[in-house]
Amino acid sequence: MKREITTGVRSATAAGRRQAPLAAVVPSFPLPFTTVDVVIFTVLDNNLSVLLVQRPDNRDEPFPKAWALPGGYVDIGRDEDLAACARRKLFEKTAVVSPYLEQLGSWGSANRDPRGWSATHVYFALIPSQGLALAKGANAADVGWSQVDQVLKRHRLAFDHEAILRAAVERLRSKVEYTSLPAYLVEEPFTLPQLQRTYEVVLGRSIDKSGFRTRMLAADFLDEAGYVEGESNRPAMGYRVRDRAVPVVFPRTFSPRHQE
Amino acid sequence: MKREITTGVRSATAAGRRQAPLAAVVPSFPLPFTTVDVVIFTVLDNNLSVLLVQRPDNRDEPFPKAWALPGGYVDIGRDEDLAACARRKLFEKTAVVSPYLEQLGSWGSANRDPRGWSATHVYFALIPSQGLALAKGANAADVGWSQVDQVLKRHRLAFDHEAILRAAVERLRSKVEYTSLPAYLVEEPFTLPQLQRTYEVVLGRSIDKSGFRTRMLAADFLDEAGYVEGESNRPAMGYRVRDRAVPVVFPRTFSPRHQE
DNA sequence: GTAATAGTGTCTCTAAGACACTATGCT
DNA sequence: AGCATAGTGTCTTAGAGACACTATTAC
Repeated sequence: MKREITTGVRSATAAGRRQAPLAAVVPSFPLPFTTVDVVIFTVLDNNLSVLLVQRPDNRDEPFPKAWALPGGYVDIGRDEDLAACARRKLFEKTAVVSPYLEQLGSWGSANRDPRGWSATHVYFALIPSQGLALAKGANAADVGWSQVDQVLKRHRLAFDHEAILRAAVERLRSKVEYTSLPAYLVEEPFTLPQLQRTYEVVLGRSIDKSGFRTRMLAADFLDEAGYVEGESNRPAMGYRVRDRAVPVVFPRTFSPRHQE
Repeated sequence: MKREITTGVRSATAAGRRQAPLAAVVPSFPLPFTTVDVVIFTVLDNNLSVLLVQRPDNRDEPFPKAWALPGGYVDIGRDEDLAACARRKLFEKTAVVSPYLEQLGSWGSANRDPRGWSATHVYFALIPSQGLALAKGANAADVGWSQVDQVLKRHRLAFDHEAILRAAVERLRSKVEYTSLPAYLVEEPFTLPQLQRTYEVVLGRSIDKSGFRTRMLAADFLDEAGYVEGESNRPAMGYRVRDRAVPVVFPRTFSPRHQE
């Protein structure tokens, strides 16, 4: 988490395409801090879980020992853009390379960080839990998965990270109602019952089996990948998503009867 | 657009609630620039339109004379948070106080601004066109409404504002399929035919009258406000939205048959 | 009366919800 | 055989789409 001091001048490469390039500008007014935070979700033991890191036990740092979302300052020397910065922070914690990554929004205000006016750009990532080994970086003890429900009930997260986590969960749940996002939370090949359990874990309620299967198969985004044994007595068909780049959008939400 | 030089120290007020307040920090590494841009939509003469400002004709400024979205640097002395900054910029251009304002996302990279690494937080606003007088500030000639379709076809906007505008239009169109957002684009009281025309203008296609009326009235978010005459031969019932704070979400999109 | 727009009624279709049913493999 | 889980079929319902119909005003 410690940020190295970079001494380079602002780079203005490849800019100003239709005019003479302008020199990088040294600002004459104070700038906000710019950070990127990542809300990394997975499903662990049938619980929606989020990756948290513990802040250093150092009185000079804000929120010492408190748990926080992984993130940190944008490094204008290393990060080409915001998404690259988010991918870097994700990889540093999980060694996962190409997950589902979506921009959630930004939070910026005078007092969210005691060190001064700061704005954070927040991304959320979905990764399957199997085969996941947290990066054994400097401080593995400071990183861990927590159940989202527990975190929102008990812990007090650093900064405004509780509000950010709530927004991320809300966005995830609402999109899960009409997209195939949970397919990014299970290892391939997965069976339809496994996928359905993932939906149910994220949504926190059960879904009718018949309707679920009809919807998934009618959307025509899954390829059969042979029977998978061992999950239960009867083997089930395994599936892979045809195009992992784009999640599928269904024409309706689940359970429109209960929602306004 | 000229930014005054502010000399104040970073404020750390009301921060560090559960610990001794930390002093504001002077950064030891270069920071990106932080800006806020606003995509302001209205419907003008049955065309979805966006407010653009012309950049100064000054060789020292990037993209001189090019059209751009209204926006600028966050002023950490004046702007309490990002949304307040967006509201300020909206008011400076349109004198509109409390429109529909939603965060669209953020764009940040090393080369989107030739002056250096910058990140912009983008909001989009919906305002009714009637009774709208552009703020007669310093430079009224530099501000104006443009049809979105024309802008995306002909103009070359400054910075990455064309990509931002495309994202804003995409977000608006997709939300209009299943929300009451167009109600923010017409002056109250409005008739259902007026509202339907607004939907059709934003979506760029016609909608069946019967289904439209059924959906709007079944959602139970409109209050009758007496008959409105003069719009056509036959007077039509005028409506006001019951709660302007929250748009209505419909259970399905329009025309699910044609979309994937 | 006609023209123009406001507003309604009817029929069909899609896809979800509920739930009973069959199928397959383990012990 | 009995159990657990995989997978199917059938009936109902909500709400959209298409489109024909009636209603009210100006001229």
